[in-house]
Parts: sequence; C-alpha cells; structure tokens
Amino acid sequence: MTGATETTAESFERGGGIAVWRRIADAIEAEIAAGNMAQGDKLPTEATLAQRFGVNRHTVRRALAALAADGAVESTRGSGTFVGSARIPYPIGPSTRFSAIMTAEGHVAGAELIGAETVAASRVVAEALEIEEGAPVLQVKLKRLSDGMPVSLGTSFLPLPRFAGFPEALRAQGAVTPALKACGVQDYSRRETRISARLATGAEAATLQLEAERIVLMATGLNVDDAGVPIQFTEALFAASRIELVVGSGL
Amino acid sequence: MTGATETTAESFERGGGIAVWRRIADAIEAEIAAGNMAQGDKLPTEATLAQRFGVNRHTVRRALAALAADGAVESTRGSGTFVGSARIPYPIGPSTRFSAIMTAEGHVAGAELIGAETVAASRVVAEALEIEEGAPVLQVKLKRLSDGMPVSLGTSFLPLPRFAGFPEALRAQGAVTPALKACGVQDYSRRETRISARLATGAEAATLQLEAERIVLMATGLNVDDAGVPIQFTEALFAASRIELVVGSGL
DNA sequence: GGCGATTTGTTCGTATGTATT
DNA sequence: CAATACATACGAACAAATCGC
Repeated sequence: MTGATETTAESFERGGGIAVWRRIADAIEAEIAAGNMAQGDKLPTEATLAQRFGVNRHTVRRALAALAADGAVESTRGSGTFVGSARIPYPIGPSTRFSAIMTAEGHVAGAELIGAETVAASRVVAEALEIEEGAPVLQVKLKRLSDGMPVSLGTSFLPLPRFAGFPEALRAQGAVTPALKACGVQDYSRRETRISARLATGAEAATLQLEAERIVLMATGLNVDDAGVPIQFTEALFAASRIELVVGSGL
Repeated sequence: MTGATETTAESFERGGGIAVWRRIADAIEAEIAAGNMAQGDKLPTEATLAQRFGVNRHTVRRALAALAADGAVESTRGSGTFVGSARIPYPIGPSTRFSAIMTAEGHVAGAELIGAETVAASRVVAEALEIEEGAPVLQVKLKRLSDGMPVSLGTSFLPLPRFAGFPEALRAQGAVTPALKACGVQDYSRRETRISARLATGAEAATLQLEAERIVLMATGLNVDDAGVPIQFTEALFAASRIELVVGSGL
C-alpha cells in the first residue's frame, strides 16, 4: 500500500471538539471514497491502525464499528477488516415481485417459511386490512434468499378465513405469488409503502446472517387484490449493506 | 463469587451465544414496546442499569447506543436517557415538494443555502444529467428546516450554464420550486429515487443537529423538466429517527 | 447566579473468548 | 497446533453538560 496519503497521528489528538474515533472513521471513509482502496481490499489490522493513528485499539474499533454498520467495511473474526461491496438495487413499486426481481438481476431467488400462526389483529394491522381489531389473522414469517444469501426478512398478516390455506400453498410452491393464486388471488398490487431505517435486533441479525449492530431498511406496506380488497399487510426488513431500494423508474 | 446477582427476570451471564449487550438492548426495547414507558420518559441512569443487569457500565452503554442509533431512546449528557418520539411521514413521489409537504402537515418550512459552487461533473452525475463527464455543474448544498428543526440535508447538481442564476434565485425566493421557475423551469418531476441507509458522518450529524452515530436515510434521485430534460441530480439525507419515507398512496 | 453533585461521553488499560489462517 | 485478528467485557479516570440547591 502507498504511504503517500497516510494521515499522521498529529491531527488526532484528544480533546479537540470532535471525538477522535469519529475523525478516524471519517478519515478511513475518505480514504475509501478517494478510490485508494477497492472493493474487498483488506484494511490494516486494528492494532496497526491504532498505532498509526496513535490511539488505543478501542478507539479504532469504535471507528470501524461505525463504518461496518452501513456496510462501508466488513469485519471477519480471525481474518480481518475489508472494504465492503456495492448494494443490489431492489425496485419498490405497485407490482413488486421478489422472485421476478431477482431472476431479472440474474440471481436465484428462494423463500423459506419460518413460521405461520393465527394471531389477533393489532390496531395497526386491523386498520390496514380493514377488519375488526382483534379479529383472527394469519401471521406468516418468511426469509427471502438470493443465491442462498438471506436478503430480506418478512412478516405478513393475511385475513382469515380467506387465506387459511396460504402456508401450505407457500410451502408447496416456494414463492408468494403462486401461493396467493392458489388462494384465489389472480393478481395483486402494492398500495402504499413506508420506509424507515433502524438497527437490527439480535434475532433479526441472526436470521439475516448479519453481524451485530447492522442497519436494516424496513418497508411496511399493504397489498390489495384486483378488486382493491386488502389481502396482505407486510413488513420487510432488508440489510442496508446489501440492498438499495429503488422507487419509480417507469414501473 | 457471583452468588447474589439477583436482578431481573433473566440472568445476563457472559459467554452464552448472544452478546450480553445485545440481550440487554433487546430487553430494554421490549420494555418500551410493552408500553411500560411512554414517549419522553426518563430511563434509569447507566450506573443503575449496570447494577441491575449485573454488568459493567460499558456494556449498558453499548446497548443504549444501539437503541439510540435509530431513535428508540435519546441520551443527553448531564441529563439522562429518554424514550424517543415518533417519526414524521415524508411522501416521496413524482412530484415531491418539500415546502408543500411540510405546509400540508402543519409545519413551517424553510430552506437554508449552505453553499453553491461550480465543480466538474463526476461519472455518476454526468450520466444522470446526460452531459459529458467533467463538464461544469453547479453544486448546491442546502438544509431544509421544519419549524426551525433541521429535517434534511441536500446536495444537488445542476447543469451549467442553464442554472447559473439558481443560487441567487434560491437566496431570494427561499424555496427550490420558485427558484427553478426563475431559471425557466415551469414544472418538473422526479424520475427515479434510490433509497439507502447508513450512518451520518461527523459533518452531516453536526448539520442535522444529530448526536454521533445516528442513522440517516439517503434518497438520491433525478428531477426532469416538463420536456423530460434532466435538470437536477439530488441527494437528500434524512434523520431516520425523525422521518419515515412514504411511497405511493395515490401520489 | 454560582457551585457542587449527577449523568452521560470519551479514552486508555487489561483480560479473555473465538474464529481464521 | 500455534499464531493472528477480531469480539466482548471489566475497571479506572477524566471531560463535559446539566440540574438542583
């Protein structure tokens, strides 16, 4: 590596307004953005960086953790820390079909049913599905895979008794659209999507095969059938380091 | 010697699969979700929580930091840690007008020009604006306010010489739409929006009046005039703790 | 308004666990 | 198996902001 643009310890002294770990994080990020490091390149070890910046290893770790949260870098225990990879575009629109999207991008799509159970509709779910609060709804959790790598973690609520046969159909078909068709839904579309971002909980991180403290994009929305009747209230989590949501673009 | 670490329901012993700080974070989040604590309520002090969970204060801080990143809690030095507040919906669509949105929601909108300078178009910008790479473009940075509180931080690129008078018009008008009109753009619309999430850099956090290490939603997009000619490549940052993006819904 | 106690923020030091090479 | 490298946790000290008296 070139030591030409190396930042010296001089500028990272303690007690200068902005925290040292943040200045280090920005410095490393700038280094990557400047194109000095390519995707997948290995960063110096934490110990090396600590020595280079003249700080404790904790301080470097704090900086690296901030960069790892959004995928700028990826750390692997025992191996090292590496420059992260680009995000896969994921179109969001009136007709969003996971399998179709991934196939079009050249990936192998898959869906794995994690669980299905009957629960009482919460206020939010009931309002969206236009049913009574407390009415029985089917809660389905599924993991979506692209080339075997978990991409999203979805929780859906479907009204009963209309979709009582959905879990079995999903298990049999392996994708949502044909399973809905088996329940008599010829076509469906997305009415509204709300997008927010937060950190993954422990269970979510484990399911998505994410390291700790990673950012997820949360897209909640309502699907309606061709008659405009709400059929599915969904909440999908995407690893922000792997996915970029795309809105519009002629869809 | 660890005999009498009575504490709460669960024991948070070391070395059991999932990290202690994560289990504590999930426990506190569950506590909030259960409705035991309302918006703005003060959490116990870090020292108290550390004692209660039988861990070091660092471990509690790690858990609280995870919750603070997405706004579940908010910490203030010298004061304490409090339960965070709800997010404001922000519609994204073909015709997104900040001032109109905020006024409709009952807020007072404002835009503050941070900087305007002529730069050479990068590959990404050039491609979007359909101009030559390296051609001069106007880079405008502005901060959008709602009721005086910073909501978003935007960077726009506009082709020259068409929009040479834009900064002056923006300064005079105080909003983007009339400023564009002054440059001869009768109407414009959004062609595509890409949404991702990451952590704010030091400078961004400062401008948005965010604490360190907070999550931001990044929406990049292209605006075209009524003739379909690209006029503005924009990148807007939103504090994920304050904003929720809304796509669709009859817009 | 001043001042000390409280509370969160940052950094260093140390030790140990665990996965990779 | 040993060395390397990241992950987690504890302890100590001090800085900086706030709050109550």
